[in-house]
Amino acid sequence: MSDSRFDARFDPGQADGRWQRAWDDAQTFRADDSSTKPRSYVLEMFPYPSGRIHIGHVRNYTMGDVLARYKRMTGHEVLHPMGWDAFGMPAENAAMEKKVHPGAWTYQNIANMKAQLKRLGFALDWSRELATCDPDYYGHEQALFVDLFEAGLVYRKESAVNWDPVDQTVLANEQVIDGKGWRSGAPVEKRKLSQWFLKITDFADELLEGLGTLEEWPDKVRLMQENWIGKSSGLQFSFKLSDGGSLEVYSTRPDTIFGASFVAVAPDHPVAQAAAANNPEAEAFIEQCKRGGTTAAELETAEKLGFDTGITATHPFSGAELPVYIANFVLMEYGTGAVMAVPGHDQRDFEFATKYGLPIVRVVAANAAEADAPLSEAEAGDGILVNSDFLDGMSVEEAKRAVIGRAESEGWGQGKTVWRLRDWGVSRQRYWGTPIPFIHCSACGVVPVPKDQLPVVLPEDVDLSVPGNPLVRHPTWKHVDCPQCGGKAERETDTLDTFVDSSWYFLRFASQPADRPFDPAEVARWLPVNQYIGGVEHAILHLLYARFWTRALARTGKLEVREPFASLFTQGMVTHETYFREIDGREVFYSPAEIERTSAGATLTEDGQPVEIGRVIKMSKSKKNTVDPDEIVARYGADAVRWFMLSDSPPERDLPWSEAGIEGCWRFVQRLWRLFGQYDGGAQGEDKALARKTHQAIAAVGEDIEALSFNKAVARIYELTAAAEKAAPSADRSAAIRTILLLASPMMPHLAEEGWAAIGQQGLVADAPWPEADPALLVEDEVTIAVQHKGKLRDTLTAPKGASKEALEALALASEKVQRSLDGADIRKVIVVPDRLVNIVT
RNA sequence: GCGGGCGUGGCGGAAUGGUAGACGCCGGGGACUUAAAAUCCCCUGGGCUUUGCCCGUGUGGGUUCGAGUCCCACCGCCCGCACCA
Repeated sequence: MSDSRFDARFDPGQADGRWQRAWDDAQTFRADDSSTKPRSYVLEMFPYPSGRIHIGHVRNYTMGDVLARYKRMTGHEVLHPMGWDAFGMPAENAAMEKKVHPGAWTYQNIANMKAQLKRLGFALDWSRELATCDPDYYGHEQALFVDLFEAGLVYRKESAVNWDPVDQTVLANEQVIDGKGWRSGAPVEKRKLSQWFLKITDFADELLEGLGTLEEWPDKVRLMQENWIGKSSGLQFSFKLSDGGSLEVYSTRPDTIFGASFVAVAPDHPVAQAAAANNPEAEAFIEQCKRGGTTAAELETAEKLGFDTGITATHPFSGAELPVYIANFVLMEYGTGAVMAVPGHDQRDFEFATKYGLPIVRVVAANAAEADAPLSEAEAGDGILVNSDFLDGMSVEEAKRAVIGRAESEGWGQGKTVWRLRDWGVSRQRYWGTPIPFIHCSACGVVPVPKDQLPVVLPEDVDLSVPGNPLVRHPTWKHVDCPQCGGKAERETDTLDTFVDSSWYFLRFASQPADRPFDPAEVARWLPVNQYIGGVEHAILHLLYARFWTRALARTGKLEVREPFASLFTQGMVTHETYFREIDGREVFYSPAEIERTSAGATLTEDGQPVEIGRVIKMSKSKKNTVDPDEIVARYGADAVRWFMLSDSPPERDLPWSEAGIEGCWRFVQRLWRLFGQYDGGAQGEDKALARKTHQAIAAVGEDIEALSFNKAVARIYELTAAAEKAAPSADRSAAIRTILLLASPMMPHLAEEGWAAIGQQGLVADAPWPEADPALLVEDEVTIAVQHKGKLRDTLTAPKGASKEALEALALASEKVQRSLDGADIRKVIVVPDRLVNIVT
């Protein structure tokens, strides 16, 4: 049966745009706040408007889109919004390089990227679009920040920044390369500035406890957050110093106290500062530490260095005098900024002790006989205490309790819980961010901008060709009258970390009143987000800050929701082969567009000569292994690209882009189109086997989409397609074809709409209900049983489903192949797993 | 360095502790065609003495009737480390 409408190939060039307009015109994907249907909030992490969407965005948004469309088809009112994380450094860099205003650059990028997203046919509610750089958005953020200030969750303190002494500007960590400023090349210094902080540590316990309720988050992300929050219990105690002072240290291993051979303090610890005051060498050492990197990774990979202050600390039990060192690996931010160092059982201390010839004593061993076994590295494991006076023979846990008990009863220390989590520094000395809505008055101090004077809008007339924050240099902007006393005062010129912007955008999507950040009742109807999707790189910071911000608002009574994201999914990256040649000892990379790729190798189109095929890595501009979503959509249509994003690789893993892969997807689009052409609404007759496969596919694809296992759903659709193609015409075959169209529609919506209309169905397939699986057709009546002997497969048998163990055993023993394998051996045992296998043990 | 993850054919991957390699890509063979494209059919982990047998899920051990799956150790790669977003 052929149909003239299907004579031509499916042409995405004209079909894609037509259906995108049809959805727009019908407002198909607009979320109805007053709907009585069950709600589903599907959200992907919003993009930074860099100018072009990246293939990684396409993957991320395709996953969310399939889920959103599926949820609509299964009867949900779906909120699936999109917006722009629009503040940040790239806009300032562009302003410097291209002499464009950050705002103009950003809005142009948004326009470009929005058009790109539209061409992919995403089922988004664009009526809720927002950009964080819009005063309409950041003005509300300023109000929330003032609320948190009034709730006592905002404060100011001194904190170090990377200072470029040549450009006279603060640098982000990524702008510091090998300890030097990226533009000036000057050695970066640490400089202390008074900055704004949010009290995330007030919520450490809550954020940790809350992880337990996030059952639909990946375990790995929960574990990473747990480790980041880093709750530890230990002993804080005081050493008496030889100079008459005392020194508070914190240790999570008080059981190892008899193994302490020195004490180490951070370079910015008061004891170190005091040593520097009367010792030029100590001062020089501290200066050297300041020149090192600021990041934890740099500090911990750097060679362990120390400076002996000459001061000693008295061991609380043995009375031994331990040298006090200034050490570059001790962090002022954690605990008390000073540690008792136990080289035998801490690797950093071990390296340090080895370098400076300090004693390394074993105080934990597997058993008493091992007490004096030499240590070639620190042993952090469990065991019993040795060489430890009254602790000898105790377990690590018993010893911890014993030491804390003695310290508390003798009054020189106490058990203490310490968190690794530090308060969130939100000050940025930059222009393109949310102005912190405060005013500095010499009479009244730091005063919030009154709510009726918000938003504090960024000035437009700024000069970004000079390094440094233009808000500081601006002739008029910062000069204001104090809202309290009316006297002359100055605006705060720091702007907020962009992580603040992304800590509540999901609330604003759910509710957008003009006069307030959101309406709590409306938010409560949509939140928590049912499915949040984004990259693992956000596993800690963004997700923890968003959880904190939500809880902080809840504490101030602004919100009922405590955990914003009920279910989280972290998708993998899109990768691609790299192509390069070594020229003068340097690797020169070529983009895929410049390459002819065959199964044998790759050549450069320009000169026909071979190039080397490098590793498959994350797409990046510097390696030129990117592909442009627009180009591939223009070549293959949105549906083939979407299908490729979902096929093959499981969504949490990396997806290698390949030309052959997208070609295969294109062919499948056309194959489905031909199959739709075989649809005959009037076909008669049964095909029980195909009907069974159809209903099994309905059940499986639904489950796979719910589990976000798109690659498996895709495989199921391939299977059913192959079965339907082979089947003879029948009513069941037509039902199978119609079902395939529906099952594929969230993934290939344009093809599905075109096919839906062509087979004479009413309305949009986007509005059609998801097919229901008939439970009676899901079960097979025959199963294949594997028969093993000596742990190896010997035969497979067909048996009725639910056959008894005895029947299966008899069937297995009757097999000729099995008898040959047994070769008359005595049967010791037969294991039968019903409907699965028989294992004969001889 | 610390924390987290991943590792299965030529490639992407599938597999409630129970038939390893579903499904797709690449490749090979064939059909159709004047020819090509498109399409369709068959084959496709390795080896061997090929009615069948042996090997095989990063490496080395272990638990089990049975391990890709669980445990221990190691190797490699990837992500995060608080001012990139």
